[in-house]
Amino acid sequence: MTVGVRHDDLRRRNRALVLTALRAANQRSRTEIANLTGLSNSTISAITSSMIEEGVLLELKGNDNGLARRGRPQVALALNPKLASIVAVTLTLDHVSAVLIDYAGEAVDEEIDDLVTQELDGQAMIDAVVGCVRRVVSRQRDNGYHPARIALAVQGITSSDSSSMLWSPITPDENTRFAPALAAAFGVPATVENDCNMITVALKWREPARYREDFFAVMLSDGIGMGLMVKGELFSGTHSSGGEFGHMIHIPDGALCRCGKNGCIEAYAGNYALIRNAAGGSENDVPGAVVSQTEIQKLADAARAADGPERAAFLKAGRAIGFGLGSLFAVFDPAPVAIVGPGALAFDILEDPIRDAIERTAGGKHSTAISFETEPNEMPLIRLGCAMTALTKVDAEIIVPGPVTEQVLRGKRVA
Amino acid sequence: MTVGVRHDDLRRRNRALVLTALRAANQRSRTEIANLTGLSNSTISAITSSMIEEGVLLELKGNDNGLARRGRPQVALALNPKLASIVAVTLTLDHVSAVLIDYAGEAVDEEIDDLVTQELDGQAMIDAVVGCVRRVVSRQRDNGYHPARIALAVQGITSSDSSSMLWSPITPDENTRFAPALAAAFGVPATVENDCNMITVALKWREPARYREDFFAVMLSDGIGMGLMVKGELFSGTHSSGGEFGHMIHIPDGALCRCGKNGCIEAYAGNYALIRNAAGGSENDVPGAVVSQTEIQKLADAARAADGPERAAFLKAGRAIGFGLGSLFAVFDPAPVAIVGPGALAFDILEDPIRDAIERTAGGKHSTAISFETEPNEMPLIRLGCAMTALTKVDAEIIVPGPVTEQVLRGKRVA
DNA sequence: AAGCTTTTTTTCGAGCTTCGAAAAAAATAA
DNA sequence: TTATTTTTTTCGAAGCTCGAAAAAAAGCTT
Repeated sequence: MTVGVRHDDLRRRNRALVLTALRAANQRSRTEIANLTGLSNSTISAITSSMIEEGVLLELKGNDNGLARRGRPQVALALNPKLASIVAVTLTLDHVSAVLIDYAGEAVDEEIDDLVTQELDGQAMIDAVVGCVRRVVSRQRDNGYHPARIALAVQGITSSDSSSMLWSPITPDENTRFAPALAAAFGVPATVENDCNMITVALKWREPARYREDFFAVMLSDGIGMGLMVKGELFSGTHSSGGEFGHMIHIPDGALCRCGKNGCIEAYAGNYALIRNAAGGSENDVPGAVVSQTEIQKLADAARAADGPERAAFLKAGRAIGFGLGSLFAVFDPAPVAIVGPGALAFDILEDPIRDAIERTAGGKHSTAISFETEPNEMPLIRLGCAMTALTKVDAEIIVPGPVTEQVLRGKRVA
Repeated sequence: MTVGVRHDDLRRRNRALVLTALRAANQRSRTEIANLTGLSNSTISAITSSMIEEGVLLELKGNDNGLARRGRPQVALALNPKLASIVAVTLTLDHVSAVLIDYAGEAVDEEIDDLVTQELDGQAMIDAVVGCVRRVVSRQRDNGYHPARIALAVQGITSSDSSSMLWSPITPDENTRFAPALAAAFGVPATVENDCNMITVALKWREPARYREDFFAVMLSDGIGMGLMVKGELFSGTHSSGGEFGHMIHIPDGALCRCGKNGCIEAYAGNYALIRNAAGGSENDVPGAVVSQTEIQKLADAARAADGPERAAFLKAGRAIGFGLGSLFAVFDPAPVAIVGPGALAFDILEDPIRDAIERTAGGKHSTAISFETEPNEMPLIRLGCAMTALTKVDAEIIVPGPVTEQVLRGKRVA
């Protein structure tokens, strides 16, 4: 049963509101915050003054925003970038990158390493990630940055406790427990997140007008991923990262999928499926290795140029995605869809078959109203999502009233 | 942005906790409530004494529970059944029933009417429902019951604002706006709810141990319905009642469905599909009228007796349901499933093909751990769900501190 | 340049709420 | 009848938000 609301919870919640208001736009006056939160000016004054004293917020004085109005000018408040920092790590095929980000959300420094993910076992992969993080952290230690958290985004299925990468197409190893390793190496909490989920979180921060309460992000790449925002919250599975759209069944007992089952959407729309179908292979050919994006671009160009096997492959892919979305819409109701990742570059060939398929499903009522927006470059979104996920977790510790302890800022010591 | 927490919200929330604790089990002492909610004894004492004064709660004195223990005996508190009442209405094929239920959740009186739903237009159906409610309400008026709310459960798709039945298999009419009509006739708020959603709500109240945070209820009847409980909350669509599991696509461009599209799960597993397949008809034969349950029982008996077209029809149905659940599990992660409705009587024939199909999907990992429980009689569940939905809405108005007004008890006057 | 106007921010007292400790109440056990 | 045990109420302390009033900090006016 939900626990009772005590008296200090009240202050904590209202502190959280103030922080959220400033996360969404880092410069706001007390009056703006009062209007946004619905709290009184006196309350905001009390909360912000203690947060300034704690070093969480800064007053940005002499910040003439050009508009010279009558009356006492508003003083902009901002998150204190020096309060804390986090590291957002992204592990993709053959690359790992670690970005050090300050409390205000600005990137401070970045380290990018190359590696051959397909050939590394779990421990080697962990070592590579830890090394990458260590380099950027060491470089900035003398500048006063001591990360309070680490968030790692990976392509693949992650555990619901955010500790482990259960499976990923970029490596043969399974159940790689990145989070405990990172936590041990740096003495701060670490989480492993699914890349599509991070993209979904990022879209809401970046375009709150378009991506608000309910929307889906479909990632078209080697595999087909998805992130779902439902009623303003990231929808994640109860055991795993969930949202395995690519493994909904398109054709029962159909084409062989990378996951070992048959007929998954991915087995028609993933990169390997496009290659397989364009080459005229059997649907049961074992999926090939991860292919380069240029190869897919060549395929798309061929599909655009003439009505050959390449175009047929893209039609099959669009059809699989469309029927999948139609099924999804039956359960969730239609919502805006963001098409993210390299596959978005071929969306011109995919859109018609997708819309045609959706229209053949009951979930596709008002299908013309369903909007698609494409965003080929997924990396900045993954990073933003990772950063905001980690920063809001730092926020959650900071809203507890009282002086901000070293424990919070450098993360609770983790065994 | 979420609005700030004010001071009186605090009391309201804690009053809500007390009410919820009593709804789950109608007799609890102050000490039990304090332990359950995590609030202090003094707070519970303050809250309950004002609620007793307002007439919301009753002290059940002289309630020796047999156990004679040392110390001051606990005094059981209970919801005051006379405080308010609601009407739970259920509209199904050829029947409408209205149950008057007191504030403690006990049924007081019931009215059941026969009608021929297939031949009635929207207005006639509204009249029949209003008439049924009017009879039970009139009968109990002199006993002091003045319902504060009406909740109507219907088979079919309802609007997300709970005002209208958008589509139902029991009548050709569309978009029947029951809620405004009931509200106008009785001067109290009324809602229209989807039957599967009510079953899902009911399961959580009736078996909280088994059906807690995440589970699905699949209703096997003329059509295939579903209710989803996700993270402890009823999952409903953003536009409609959502959860249209029966209209997820099983076979793209496959068998003709009642909804006019092709290949829906329902077009293989609904009663009409069983009849169509057992009779050896074409998959594109126009779905027949709603069939009686005895006819389906005959089909099931034939399927059990010999390996003929009847058994093949059930295999196809199970296969469709299984692949559908597998797709659902890919997105939501596996969860317990309750099989509700008359189709549960044939679950012995369905279970094997369902499990076989799930195992062929990526969503079916750990498929042996997925539990199915059957419950052929859906009516009591629909009613319980309806009653609890309406009563918790009454609760929501009662938790506002202050004297309980006539407005709340007899419902806010609705235009 | 001094006073006036306008707008933002802080201060202050009132009114709630929850909590812990102590007291009161209501039973059984000795 | 008295002691013990358990539940419930009472009471004072502390914390929070709010509205009103005061203070602060600018531009506008004469």
